Amino acid sequence: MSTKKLDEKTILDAAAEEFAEKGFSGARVDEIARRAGINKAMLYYRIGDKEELYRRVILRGQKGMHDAMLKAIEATHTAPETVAAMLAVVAENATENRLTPSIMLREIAGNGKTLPDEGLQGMRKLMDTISSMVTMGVEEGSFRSVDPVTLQFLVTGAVFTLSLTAEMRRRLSPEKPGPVTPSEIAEALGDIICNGIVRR
Amino acid sequence: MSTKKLDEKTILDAAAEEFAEKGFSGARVDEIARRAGINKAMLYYRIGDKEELYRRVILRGQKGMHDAMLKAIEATHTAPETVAAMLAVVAENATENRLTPSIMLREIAGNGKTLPDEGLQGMRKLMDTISSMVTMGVEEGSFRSVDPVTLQFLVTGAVFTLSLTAEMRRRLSPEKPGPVTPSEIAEALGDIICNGIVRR
DNA sequence: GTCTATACGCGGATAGAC
DNA sequence: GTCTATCCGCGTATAGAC
Repeated sequence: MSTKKLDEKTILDAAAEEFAEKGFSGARVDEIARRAGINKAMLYYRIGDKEELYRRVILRGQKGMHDAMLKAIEATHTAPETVAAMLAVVAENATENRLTPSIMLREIAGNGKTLPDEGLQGMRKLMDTISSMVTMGVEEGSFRSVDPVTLQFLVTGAVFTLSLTAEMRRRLSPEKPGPVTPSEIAEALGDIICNGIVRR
Repeated sequence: MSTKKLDEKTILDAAAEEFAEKGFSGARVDEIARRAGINKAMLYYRIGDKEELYRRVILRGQKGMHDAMLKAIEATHTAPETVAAMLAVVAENATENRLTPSIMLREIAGNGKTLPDEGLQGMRKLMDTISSMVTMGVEEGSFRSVDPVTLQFLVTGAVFTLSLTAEMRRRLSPEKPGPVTPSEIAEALGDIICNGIVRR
């Protein structure tokens, strides 16, 4: 077994950090090389240009999140359980690897203009998985007949923004930062999404 | 009355579009000048450099959204009415002027690193207004005692992502795009946020 | 006040030595 | 395979004519 794999992971990790922090056009190839501890020429030799770097990083991140979601969902039986599991795994994933939510928010902000085709597919796959869960819940009778698309954006929009702002919120208002850890985020959201805010 | 105001508005409108589409580092000053129908030197003469352009655009956008929110809230009496009004006005505003939600999502993605101080203040003000509405609802007894921060991200995360993806969704799946117009978005979200998804 | 022409640095990409 | 040195275009910013 060669060391190639390990090096590639190091490079992609460095690139992921830089892209997550600065976005595609803001990210600097020099800086990615520096973070990875190699020189720029080597980076081009191993992976390719900036676009290819971005593409690889996105695909890896999306696959990671999707796989984690599928695995978590497999272990559940009822739709509410599935919702909880999905919230938990997405929050977990978004917290430990900022890249995928960061990319998705940026691409949403920019109308998907800079997203490579495969990245768009990946986004659809994530969203379809969420949609299908809603549909299942409606069919099994545990959910009201809500619009899957609305719910899917409610879930991703909230989880992503809460996860990504956790540090910022802790810094800006230490007294009442709101949910910070993945489990706090998942629990707080799960409650509101399932039961709503209106007292009954 | 001079024509200065009109020209400045034209420039800021052009800049807002460009920043919304490409983000700060992706935006091109040349392109902003082209869109505004003036040459670059004139743009620097009238407004200033790229950062100043960005700052002005952000402040104007945040003020517009905040003013609209306050105005809509004034006309309401109960907390649920206020939630509905706020969803409506934010969705309306986010649809006709992509910049503010776009900026906020990008800054969330990048941990607020490129946001000028006044822009951060503006974000807090928007969020505080939402928070106070929740607190009011809890105190008046119409809402369950939910966490204001969670709700505030649930609202903004969902409204922003739904508004910004409206066109994308219509393009990608014309059969079931989900809520597209501001009123569709506000209504769909209002229902889920108030009542939850669990059948009872 | 308005515009053309240009300076200048930054950053992506690669040639070529080893 | 690895690294240094360098190219070159692009984009911000401004000098200077009118």
